[in-house]
Formats: sequence, C-alpha cells, structure tokens
Amino acid sequence: MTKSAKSLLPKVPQVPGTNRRAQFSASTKRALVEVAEQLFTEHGYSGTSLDAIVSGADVTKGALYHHFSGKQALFEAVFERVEDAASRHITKAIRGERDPWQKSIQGLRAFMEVVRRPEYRRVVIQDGPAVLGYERYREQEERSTFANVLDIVQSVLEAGHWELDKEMTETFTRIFFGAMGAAGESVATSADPVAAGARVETAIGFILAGLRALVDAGVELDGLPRTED
Amino acid sequence: MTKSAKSLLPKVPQVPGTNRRAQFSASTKRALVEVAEQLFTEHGYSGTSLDAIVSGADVTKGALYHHFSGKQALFEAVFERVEDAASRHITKAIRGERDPWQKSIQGLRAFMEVVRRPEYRRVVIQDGPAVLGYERYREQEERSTFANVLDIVQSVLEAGHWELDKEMTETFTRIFFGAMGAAGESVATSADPVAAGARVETAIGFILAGLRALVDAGVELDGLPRTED
DNA sequence: GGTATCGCCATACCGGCGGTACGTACTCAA
DNA sequence: TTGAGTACGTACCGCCGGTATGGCGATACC
Repeated sequence: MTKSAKSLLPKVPQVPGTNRRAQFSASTKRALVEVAEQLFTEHGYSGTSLDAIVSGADVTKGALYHHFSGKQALFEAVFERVEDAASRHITKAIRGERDPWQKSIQGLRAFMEVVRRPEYRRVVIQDGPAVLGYERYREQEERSTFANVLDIVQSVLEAGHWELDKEMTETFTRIFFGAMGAAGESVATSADPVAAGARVETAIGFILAGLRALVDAGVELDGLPRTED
Repeated sequence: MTKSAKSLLPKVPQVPGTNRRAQFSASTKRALVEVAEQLFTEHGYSGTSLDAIVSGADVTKGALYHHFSGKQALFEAVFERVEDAASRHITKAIRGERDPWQKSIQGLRAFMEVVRRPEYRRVVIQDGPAVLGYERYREQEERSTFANVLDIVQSVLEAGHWELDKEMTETFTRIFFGAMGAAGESVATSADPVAAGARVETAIGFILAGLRALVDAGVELDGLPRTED
C-alpha cells in the first residue's frame, strides 16, 4: 500500500543484446518528461515541485536525479519536446508550398495553431526565457521554430531578388518571428480566437502586400527611405 | 558593529503636518525597491533571495513585509519602475514629431536604446512574463510602452486614411510591438550593437516603405490579398 | 500631560523545496 | 561466480519564502 507497482512489465523475453534494463530506463525517463510537461503546463515551472513530478510518475527523486542533473535539465527536456512538436507542425504545413506569399500565410496559420496549445504558451513562451535564460532560450529556438520562419523569410526575400547577407536576413527573420509571436499571443489570449485570427491574417497580409508592392515596383534595398537628421 | 546606522537623517525640523515617520517609511521603501532592482537585474528573480535584498537595504524582513505583501509584490514595484522609465524615454523621443514615418523611426530608435538597458531586459523582458503571469504582464505593458507603440501605429494608419476599428488597430499594434521587441533583442544581444541597430533600422524602414507604397497607391484595406483555398 | 493607539520595523521560527549522500537490487560480462 | 556498473530508493541537509509576535517611538485624544 505504501508503494505501488511501478508499471506494467513487458512479459516477452527480450532478445539478448537489447537488455531490458535499458528499456525500463527509457520508459521511466519518458514518464518523467510527460508528467513534467503536464504539471509545468498546468502550474508553471516554479509552481511545480519535484515531489509532485516523481509522485505522478510513480518513481522517486533518486530516479529523477539519475536521468537529469536537476529541475532545470528536466524542464529543458520538456521544452525541447514541446518545441519539436511545434516545429514539425509548421514544417509540415509549409512543405511543398512554392509561392512565397502563400508559404507565408500557411506558415502563419500553422503558427497560430501552435501558439494556442497550452503547453507551448506556458512552457516555451512564458516560462522558457526565465528558466533557460535568454541566450539558451534563443539557441533552442534557433534550431526549431525559428528555422521555419527563416525559411519563409528567405523565400520572400528571394522573390524580391534582394540579395542580402546573412546578418540582414537574420535581422528580417527576427523581426518577423517577433511579430508572429506577438500575433499568436493576441490570438491565444483573445476571447474570440477565430475573429482574432482573422484580424491577424488581415494585418500580416497587409504588411506582406506592402512588401509585394515594393517587389512589383522593383525597389532596391539601398533605395529605401532613410531619416536625415 | 552588528547593525549599522540605517541612513542619514534629515536634520531639518519638519513642518508640522508632514510627519517624519512617513518620510522614513518612504525612504526605506525606496531603498528596498532600488536594491531589489539592482539584484533582480544582476541575478534574476529566482536567483535573488529576500535576505540579500534586505541586507543590501540595511533593513530586515519585517520591514520588507510591512511594505510589500511578498517577493512578487516587490518585483512588481521594480517592474513598474523600470517600465515607467522606459515609457517616459520613448514618449520624450517622439513628442512633437508630426510626420508618422519620422515618428516611427524616432520611436524605434528610442526603443532600441531602452532595450539595451540591462534592467529592462532582465526585469521586463526575461523575468516579467514568468513572474507576473502573462495576463498581468500585459496589463502592465498596456499602460506604458505599449501605449507609445499604439500612438505611433495610429498615426501611421491615419496617414493611409484607413479607418480601422479598435480591435484591428490593436492587432496591428501588437504585431509591431512584438516586432520591435524582437528587433531590440537582436540589437541588445549583438556583438556589434551599432551595426545591428543599423540593420534593424534598414529592415523596419523597408517594411514601412512597403506600407507607404500602399498609401501612395491608395490601396483599400478590404482589397488586400487573401488566400483562396 | 499622561495614556491608548497605531504605524514601522526587528527577531525568531516554521514548512517546503531543490539538491545530495549513500545504500541496494538487479543485470551483464568475464 | 563474482566484480562492476546501472538504475533506482531512502534519508537527510540547507536555504529560502513566509509568518507570528513583540518592541518602540510618534501621534492622537481626553
């Protein structure tokens, strides 16, 4: 009564070579991450105790500290899991789209869907920067969702035959990434997400239309308006 | 030796009616906020203990809990202080500017300066959402920096003679606010902030030029491109 | 002018939480 | 069979946010 059986054991005798311990180990690790994801989403990082996590996963702190160096490392694993799922969702949505403008809208819509997931909002957007720190937070973004936005921005920029160096492309991407994040947040927190989503599409579409107008006019990047003071 | 004198006392005899106790009280409260701002900036919210704060302010926890309901309330006071300073800086920068496009650039530059302050980056951007929670975080933004961006966006939209309802204007503002935040972050974390700032100005200026092109072309908001699927 | 009251703050203490030290059962290779 | 290493469980520590309580000086009131 004091301690429940850990889990259902696979009854089949394993082929020698793939040892069973490793399988059990992987399953407890997965259980920890899944329970942690749920609790972090529900109560936030600081609002979730390690005792609650290990209790939910039916293990003890010894197991947790065997697989992870600490609470932050466990959060990081959850973070990567959520980010990966989001990234795959967006990648799938824009795959095969050739027209850069269409690609932008499709990517935007996919991102809108992602940002409505509670685990993404809480783990990635809200707690991510504070827990991981900003530099580590950006490293993680860099190789997931950010890469999708970079892909889209590049195709748009190429449509304008603007040859930009790496830094300039990244600057554009960061700006659009921030814009989409804010847009997503406004949708996610809205009382009427559908209407809010429509407004965001209109607004982003409008900005894209402006860029398109510059493309059609054959505007050079050097010729953009500067402030003289 | 165990306890230092709290502070220099104002020697002047006070005018009756403004009691001295209230002055001392206000000064210790100010001291707490100032020390907390410094420590929160340096070590983050969770990395700063109340003991460190009260020790730095030469008071005890009793004083802290007399003025604030807890650690989060103290953070909130610091947050408001930093946000207010930022907001005033931007307001000052765009005051008197009539041309909406000039206003945008000026506001952008001012925001770039703000986002380079360590206290703003750490307290507002990094720790703010996690500590205050997102809804409270946005409430705070709403009546400070966000109001500045709203002002700028409104003047730009008016330049295009686009009459938008409140929600649509706010959507635009949120998007630009997010874009500027990301832009600022890319500048602040850059190894060469000056060059990064120039790139941001180029990119934002380019986007604004696109909107300007739509204005000059007399494009209606209804007529913006939609995706048909 | 004594005294009750209240604001301002110090001291001592508690419970919870992240982290650690150490023991143990089990597996696998030699 | 046995030594080594993996995968945990158990007990415990130190810190930190929060609370309870009391003292002390200023103010208000009679």
